[in-house]
Amino acid sequence: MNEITEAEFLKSYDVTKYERPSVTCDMVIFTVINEEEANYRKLPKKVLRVLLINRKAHPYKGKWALPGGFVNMDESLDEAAKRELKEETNIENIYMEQLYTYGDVYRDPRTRVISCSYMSLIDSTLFDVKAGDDAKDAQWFDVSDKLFEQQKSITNDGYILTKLYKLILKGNESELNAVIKVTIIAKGKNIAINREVLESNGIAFDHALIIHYGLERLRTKIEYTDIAFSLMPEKFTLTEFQQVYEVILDTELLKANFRRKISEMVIETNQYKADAGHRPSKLYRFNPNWEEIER
Amino acid sequence: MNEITEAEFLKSYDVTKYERPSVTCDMVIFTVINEEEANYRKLPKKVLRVLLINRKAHPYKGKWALPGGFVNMDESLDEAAKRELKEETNIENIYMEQLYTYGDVYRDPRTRVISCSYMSLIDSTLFDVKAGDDAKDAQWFDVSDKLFEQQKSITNDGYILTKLYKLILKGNESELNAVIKVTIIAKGKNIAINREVLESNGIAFDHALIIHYGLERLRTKIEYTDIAFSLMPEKFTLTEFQQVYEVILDTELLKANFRRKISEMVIETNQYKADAGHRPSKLYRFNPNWEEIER
DNA sequence: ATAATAGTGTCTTTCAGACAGTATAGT
DNA sequence: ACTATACTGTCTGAAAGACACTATTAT
Repeated sequence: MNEITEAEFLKSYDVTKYERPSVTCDMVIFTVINEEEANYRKLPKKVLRVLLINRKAHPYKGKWALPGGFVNMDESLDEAAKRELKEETNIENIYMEQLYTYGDVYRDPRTRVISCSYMSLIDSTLFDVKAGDDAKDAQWFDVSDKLFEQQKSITNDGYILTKLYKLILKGNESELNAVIKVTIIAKGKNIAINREVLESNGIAFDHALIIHYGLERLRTKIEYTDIAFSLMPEKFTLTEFQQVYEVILDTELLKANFRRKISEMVIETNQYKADAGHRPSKLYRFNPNWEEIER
Repeated sequence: MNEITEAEFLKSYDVTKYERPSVTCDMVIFTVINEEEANYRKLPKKVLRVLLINRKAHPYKGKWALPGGFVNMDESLDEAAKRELKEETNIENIYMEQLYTYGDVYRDPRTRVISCSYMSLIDSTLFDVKAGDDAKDAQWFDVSDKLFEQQKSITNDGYILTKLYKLILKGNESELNAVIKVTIIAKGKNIAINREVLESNGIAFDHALIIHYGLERLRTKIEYTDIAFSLMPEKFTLTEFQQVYEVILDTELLKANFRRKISEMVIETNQYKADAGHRPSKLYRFNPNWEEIER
């Protein structure tokens, strides 16, 4: 047998032999921002927002999509995600993590497109969130995503659990929404999760699914990691920090318990936030010495 | 915020203009199997195994790689993963989940290859695990992956946490190993995780990294989900079930506490496992009515 | 004074960890 | 009788949840 060396093999390798899909990176960029508050004494409420781009061309012309684009041949997936983030927000060196890769055959009507999604968290004070507000193609949308129906049926060899979520995205002039169905099918040994968009109003592609998944990831990770700091400015009050948790988890937390839980993650400064019409609160900063639990 | 011009948009929509990467699916297939035990009275020990394929062609000829292959244009990523699993093990309808997508530019010497990895769990009694044992190209390897060095240094605006893991894969005649470096860099607001293979003996591509990540995912998910059942036969004793947890988590668990923890997940049968040289133990089966915690 | 938030103390409940004890087959 | 595993009861301490209480500013 005439063996060839690895070097020879690589030299003769024909890359054009197989048809290949396109690969894109889509970014779920979250921020938390203060809402306007009329009463000078009351603290402003916080809202979770996601950045969307209005599509200027077909397909889904006029619909809103996640920022993203094709992965170049000379950049890694992470680099492509970083580049997209920089292009859309002009921000670098920010928290970013890969979420999930979407690979359904017909998820893009143009051609076969596989999309690797990333989540990014940014502190809204870092740049003017209102910049892309009107008549522009980039806009921040208030995010709310709620479970509104849940059903579990026991089959003879397992169960079927169905969850319906309503995703609502509120922009300046438009309100987008989608219904997402999550099905968990346990059949004998086979446990499978399926996520699909049942209804999508104003949201391009399967991006409602990606936003939903990003929020799910954010909600679970905020409980046991320090990623929430990526949404905070350098110095912040503990109430502000708690509000960020509350808006993401969509619950009210008890102050004393919250403070006990995150006490090791923060360091007290000697500065205060005053002029608020009530007792000033101490400013804190991130404690880099905080130990994550070995998992 | 930097706006994207319409020209840029249109440019990116012309997909045929761009060179495209290849996309593969790589499967981390785990099983747990009994080791031989000489003493008729003692229970056999359990070991965690992963399926690897000996490469018959360049690149990495003769090295061991995860089963996998190119994604066809007419199949989704999930379908490709299912097909690969069926081709390698002849098993269908088994637990499978997407892990992570690897997209470094030079991770494959042939051409640009982006790999979407999946983890699959199978019950070893479902088929003859020893089938691919010798002189064949598919083989099961005992898995062990241990943290052997950990270092945390505080910088002026964050910290750097370095963890070194040793992955050891024991096959019939060969022992493969790799050193994996996980670096967590917190710099101001930017928290980034980097995983890289420092050393790889006998393992092709970056597959040591994928196995390591799969094991990490398995370890965290076994704690709060019911995926462990995918590794069990229809009926099993609670000690067998505990052994599966112990071999995956690489710790010893206290019997009374383990039973308390998983008590709601199982249903007692009226059968016993006897002839073991000691008191027979009751057989249990999976409780499909077990509620996962809403997260 | 009042409205509104800042911040602390402590009781209770829940859950994980540790350990001791009893039970029962097979040779 | 002995070995090895099967199975249960309960003490302890840590963490999560609930709630009451005091403190302090701007108007």
